[in-house]
Amino acid sequence: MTEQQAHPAAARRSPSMAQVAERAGVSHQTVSRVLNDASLVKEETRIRVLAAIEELGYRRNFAARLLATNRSRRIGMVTAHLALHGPSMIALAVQEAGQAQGYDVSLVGLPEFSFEALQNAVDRLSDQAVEAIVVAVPHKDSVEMTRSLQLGIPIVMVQGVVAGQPLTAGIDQEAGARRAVDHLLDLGHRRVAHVSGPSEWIEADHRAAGWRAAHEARGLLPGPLLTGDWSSASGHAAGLRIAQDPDVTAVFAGNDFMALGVLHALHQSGRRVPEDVSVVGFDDVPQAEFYWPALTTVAQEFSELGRRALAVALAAVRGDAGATVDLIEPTLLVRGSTGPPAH
Amino acid sequence: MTEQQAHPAAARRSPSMAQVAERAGVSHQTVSRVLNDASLVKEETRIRVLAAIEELGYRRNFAARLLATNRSRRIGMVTAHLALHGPSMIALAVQEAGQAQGYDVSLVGLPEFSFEALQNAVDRLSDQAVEAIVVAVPHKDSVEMTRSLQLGIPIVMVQGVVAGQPLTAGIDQEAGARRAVDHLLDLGHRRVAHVSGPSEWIEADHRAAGWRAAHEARGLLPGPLLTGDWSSASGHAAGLRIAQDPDVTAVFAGNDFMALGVLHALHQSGRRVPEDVSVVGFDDVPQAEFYWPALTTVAQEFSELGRRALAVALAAVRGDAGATVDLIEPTLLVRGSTGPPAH
DNA sequence: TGACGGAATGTTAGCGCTCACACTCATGGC
DNA sequence: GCCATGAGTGTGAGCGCTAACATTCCGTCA
Repeated sequence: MTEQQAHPAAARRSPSMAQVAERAGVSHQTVSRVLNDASLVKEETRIRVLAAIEELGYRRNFAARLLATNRSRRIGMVTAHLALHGPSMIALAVQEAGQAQGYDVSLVGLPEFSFEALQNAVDRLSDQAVEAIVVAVPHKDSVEMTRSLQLGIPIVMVQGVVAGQPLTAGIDQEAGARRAVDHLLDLGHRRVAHVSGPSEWIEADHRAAGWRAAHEARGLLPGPLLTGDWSSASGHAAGLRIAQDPDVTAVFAGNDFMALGVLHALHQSGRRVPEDVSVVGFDDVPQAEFYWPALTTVAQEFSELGRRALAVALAAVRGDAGATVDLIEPTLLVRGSTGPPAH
Repeated sequence: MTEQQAHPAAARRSPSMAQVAERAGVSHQTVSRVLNDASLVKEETRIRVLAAIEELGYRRNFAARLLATNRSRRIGMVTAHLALHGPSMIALAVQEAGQAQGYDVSLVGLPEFSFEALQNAVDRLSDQAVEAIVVAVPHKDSVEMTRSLQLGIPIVMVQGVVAGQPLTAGIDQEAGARRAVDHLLDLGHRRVAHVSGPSEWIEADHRAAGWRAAHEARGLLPGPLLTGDWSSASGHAAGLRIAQDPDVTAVFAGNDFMALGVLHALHQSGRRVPEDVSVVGFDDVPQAEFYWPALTTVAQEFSELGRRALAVALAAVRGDAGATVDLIEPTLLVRGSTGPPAH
């Protein structure tokens, strides 16, 4: 009674397997069999049991099942920066891939990046008896940090990874960046500025590496490197500086949001895009096509990434921890924000 | 099949309360007391138990606890359209609010809108023994549909709600729209076009109602009404039509993404913003300030909404199902995309 | 000294399910 | 007629925890 008052939630228990069994005139085990492996039950009994289930509105109790089997059909996902395009798309993709495989996905966000926070997030997921964890934390130390956690279940990394590692899935950031910068150099630009993401992000590093490599492959010197924080505001600040340098005819921004800021700054400064300056972004957010001018950018297949990450995770759950998948190749989308240099 | 063999995940069970008890030389119940209500245990024993917990790396088994108590400290959330700004912000906000209160939040997305899909989503959450469900599904019928579900736990609606209803939390969409349109009329515009969201969305209706009411309050006739689907592409299509109508000097778009499309179309058509046409959006996405020109828009406090929704849900769990909260008032942010009409 | 009472701890019985095994019948081969 | 066979079903234990009640301990007071 006292408990009832404090927590009405605990009051009403839904019908149990035993009640279904009684109603159908069978044992609870037969009900269980109907639910798990119907082939062992006579058709006639099966129908009777299903009818009883229907009438009672019975649903199998997840907690009891989990307690008995120790298998949750749930996988965990640790993520940070859900406000950014990439991370949120990845979270969504893993969730969907899980759904397709009959797995629930528990998402836990990292309020800030630290070993304690990561530990904490992973602990919370362990409490939910997840069978594997997908970590999408793009910070420099996260890979090493995650490896050092040493818990009993597989952990799959999906950001800041390199090809061929086990228990990872990823997109080839460097290749994407190269593609973007090559496009600009192909157009005739000799020097491409780069507005990079913050230095703690591996992704930012990889994209900058691609930018540098594209120049070096042609014996060119990369243009000025400015560092932003993925926000349009930081892109805007960088853009104002770039606008003052008449030598810069092309900019590769680390993501579309920063590219938008760059575009804004160039307009403000009276520089035309793409006549005076070409701009390329990264991510292909759904709005990029409607920036002014439409933004040339690099598209990543996040849902494919989600599927691969989940496949690797489930393979590891099944004991095949060595499975590796290739990095996914991004695609360049050429739109109105890029063109040949003026003279 | 022989499912057990295929899943080593079930093999390793982590240490149990009984093992901790043995190591500490107490009964399992004492361990339980240390974990739940430490005040009943002698300090000395408590320390011994905590040491044993630490040494064994013990973590309380969630399933067993849930099975015994029937209280999950988890609330569910049903959402659709995670790719849109509003819905995803709300999901994030509820998650954060839950975290702050020691509740986990399970998110399940609606692949499409139908009674079955809603039923299904709610069922999946019920399976997880959630104590309450927050539904953020903005479709016209969702309120009524949700009410008709009749399951044993509280359901809180957060979209498409009106003031004063129990078990709801919301933002005053109509007031926000009025504020936006009043701003344009105050500037001297006589007729404001509206690019609305799709007609199945209550939000779209409410915003259109505000747009209409603002005109009527001044005895003006509302400008043309165009219907989009929240995407920039639909805004772009609407914008192209608007651009051809020289009478239209101001546009109120149902969200920022569509506003971006409108801006793009106006630029393409050679119409200047705000000199020829003023544009207002809705949402204040983080990039709105860097659209060209910076977008005047209406900001909604999603995290406040998340907090209120959770507060209502938890109140209902405690038995106080009648608690109501006010609608949240949005704020108008005036930026460069609006100005007085040309002549 | 012994009965008393509150603090500290132990014991037992579930929660609802699965698993391993036991059991009951028909059926069929010898 | 007997036992092996296997399909179909039932029984009991146990997963790890909490809740209710039972018990022990020990200082206190008449």
